[in-house]
Amino acid sequence: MLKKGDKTKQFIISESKKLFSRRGYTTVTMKDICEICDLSRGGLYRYFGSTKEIFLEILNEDKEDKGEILLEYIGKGESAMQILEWFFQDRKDTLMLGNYKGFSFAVHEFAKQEAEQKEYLKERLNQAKSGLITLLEYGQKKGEFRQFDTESMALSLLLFLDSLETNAYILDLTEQGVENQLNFLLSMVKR
Amino acid sequence: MLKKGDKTKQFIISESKKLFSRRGYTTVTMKDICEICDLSRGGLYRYFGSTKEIFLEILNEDKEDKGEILLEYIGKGESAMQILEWFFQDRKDTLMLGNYKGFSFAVHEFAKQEAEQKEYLKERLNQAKSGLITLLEYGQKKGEFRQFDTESMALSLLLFLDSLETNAYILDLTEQGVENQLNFLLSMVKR
Amino acid sequence: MLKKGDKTKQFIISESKKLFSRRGYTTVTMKDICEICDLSRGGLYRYFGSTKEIFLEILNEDKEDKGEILLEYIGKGESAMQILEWFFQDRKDTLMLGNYKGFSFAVHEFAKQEAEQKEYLKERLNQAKSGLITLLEYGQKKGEFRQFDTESMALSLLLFLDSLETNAYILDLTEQGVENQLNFLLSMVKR
Amino acid sequence: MLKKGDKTKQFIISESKKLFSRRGYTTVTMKDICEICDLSRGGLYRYFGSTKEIFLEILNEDKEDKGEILLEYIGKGESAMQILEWFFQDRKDTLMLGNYKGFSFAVHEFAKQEAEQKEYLKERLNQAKSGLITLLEYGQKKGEFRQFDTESMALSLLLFLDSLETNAYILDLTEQGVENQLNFLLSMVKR
DNA sequence: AATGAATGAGCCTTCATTCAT
DNA sequence: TATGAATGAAGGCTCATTCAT
Repeated sequence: MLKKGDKTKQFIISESKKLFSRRGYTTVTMKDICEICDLSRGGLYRYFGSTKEIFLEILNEDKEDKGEILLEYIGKGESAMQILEWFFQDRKDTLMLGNYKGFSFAVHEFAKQEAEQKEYLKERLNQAKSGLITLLEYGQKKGEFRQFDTESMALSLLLFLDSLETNAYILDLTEQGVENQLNFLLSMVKR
Repeated sequence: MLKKGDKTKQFIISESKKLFSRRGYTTVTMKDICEICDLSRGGLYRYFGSTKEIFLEILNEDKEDKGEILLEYIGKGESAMQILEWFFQDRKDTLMLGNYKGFSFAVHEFAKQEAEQKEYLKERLNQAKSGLITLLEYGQKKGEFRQFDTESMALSLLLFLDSLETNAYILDLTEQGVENQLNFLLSMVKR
Repeated sequence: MLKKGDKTKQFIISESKKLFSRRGYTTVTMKDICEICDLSRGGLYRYFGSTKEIFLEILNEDKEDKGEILLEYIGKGESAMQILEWFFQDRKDTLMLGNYKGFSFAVHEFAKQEAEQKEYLKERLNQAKSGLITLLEYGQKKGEFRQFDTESMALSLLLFLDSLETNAYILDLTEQGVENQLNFLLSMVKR
Repeated sequence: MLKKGDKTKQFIISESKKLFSRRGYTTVTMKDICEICDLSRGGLYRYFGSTKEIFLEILNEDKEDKGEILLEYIGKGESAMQILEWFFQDRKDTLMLGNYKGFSFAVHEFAKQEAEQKEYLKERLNQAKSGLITLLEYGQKKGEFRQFDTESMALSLLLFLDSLETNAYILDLTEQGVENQLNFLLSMVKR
């Protein structure tokens, strides 16, 4: 069972994530977080000493590996196209809709401010990349995907998804607009 | 001839652009700009009242239309592939190398903070998109490019380029790495 | 019981009122108030965001209606002359002596700077005027006062008192000097 | 003939007086004066080193003795009532109407800030007072005025006039309203 | 005479952070 | 655990003032 303190901590984390998503990393202050959590200064500082600490905690909780699920699907011999679609859909759902839309952008800001964290983020991206490469190779072997350099394609797709998340804000992309772009990407991959 | 004041103003603009490129938009303060320009508070405020004002001025000076040059090349009947390569190269040179590497990211931050500026940036992106569409159609007509939906491809390419700029920081992309990605993209387009 | 914070707030108000009385409204800075209250910047700003806010608070606390007391005395059938003397004495005591001497002048400065507050001050003066008119009519009915236009006389008396407060500073009026002037005024009213 | 410089100086003085009248003494800055005079910083500083200097200059030019004119009228044996009316009228015209309405208030502010100037202003008031006393005695001797203590009455009248000037702002006094008050005062004096 | 560029002092304001309760 | 009072550092902004031209 969660103790009182743990519950408060979880609450801080989830409210903060929403706020970072809405406002980005750099402009959020401890005071802002006090306010959205309806906590006093001292109350918040009992749990976290800075926005950076909170942000790191959010990243940590976020780590759960999408890669493994990919492998699982592949193991089951499912259609590569199906899996890729699912992969896209998942990112779309998690990051472009609802409360956490924009969080990905906050991560970029964070990486820019906190040089020490770059490696960590690079690692995350590399994990995503190798998962995706595995999938692309699988698709090529099954004859579902065209022939292309899987490493380059994997990076391209990831960068593109990232950009979509970042630019969704500026472009006022509708869900349909996003869908169109994703389908276009799929068509690039499909044989 | 530029008067003394105009020279100072230009100097502020160019130094600030470097700083924004290095640090992003939100964390740069007027004090920072005073320091890199070696100007007193009052000296700086004589020209600009806020970092926002400076940033807007930078965006303004940046407006020169790459689109027109594209059209010019097309008019001359040059190879579509050549032009596309030039277009990529140009963005790479301007934004990923040297002092202004990272400026594109600052623009995203800016757009997030200043809702009123979103439209302006959207417009910029749309201009770039329509230029690119023209080029892609031209290439398809000449048989140099594969058949694809030009609008989707144009947006994809732009988003991808944008992401490359943004992520170059995290990925420690070498010039070679960037080159590879660009070539991969070209290969997607080329028949 | 007053909480800690409330006590501080009251302290700020009373120290500020003294300062405004001594220095006028416009030249007092938040920094000055920090100093006389022996508070840090942040400590002061916790309670008030500007000298204007503090001044308004002072005016608010000041509102207590002298008019009602006047009516009460009249109800008791006391001598009109006595009441008028008391009225004069009270203004003299409150505003010309001690720590708050000069506050009335600050109020004029305030009204000049803050156009929106003019109505409020006008209202205050009008309340004082109607109270005084009631008293003057009462005195005339009782045959204690000479016949004159009560409205004009009321305004004249108030303006005169106001001026006394304002000019006390320049004139170095002694208490005796003030007394003389007040007695002279009373003699204008008395039959 | 006025030289160029003298003309500029006169211009600064008259524009500043208008500004002080509108805004009071303390909040007017050298910058404000530059602006209304359409002069550069250096241009203004050639003539005056501070707002205080300018204000003093204005007071100096203002000194011309109304007292002497009073005596002159008395010498001619004119009606005391007539002269008193003229005296009131003159103050009303100079100070309550047009561009210099409010200047009297600025003088009070000035006196409060600049302790050394208090004596000067006291002297001015005393001059006005003794002129008025002479007039009141003259009126009493001629049987036009009632018997009262001339010194007290003189001070009362001056304070009252002063207050009228200061409060005109708050009270939104119409010219008619002012007239009424002045007539009331005259009725206090007249036999 | 006059301009306007530049400096630096001084006040404003907001937070991160601490701490007694 | 949590509150909220208080501090002080940091950055914003405005002017008085100087000075080369």
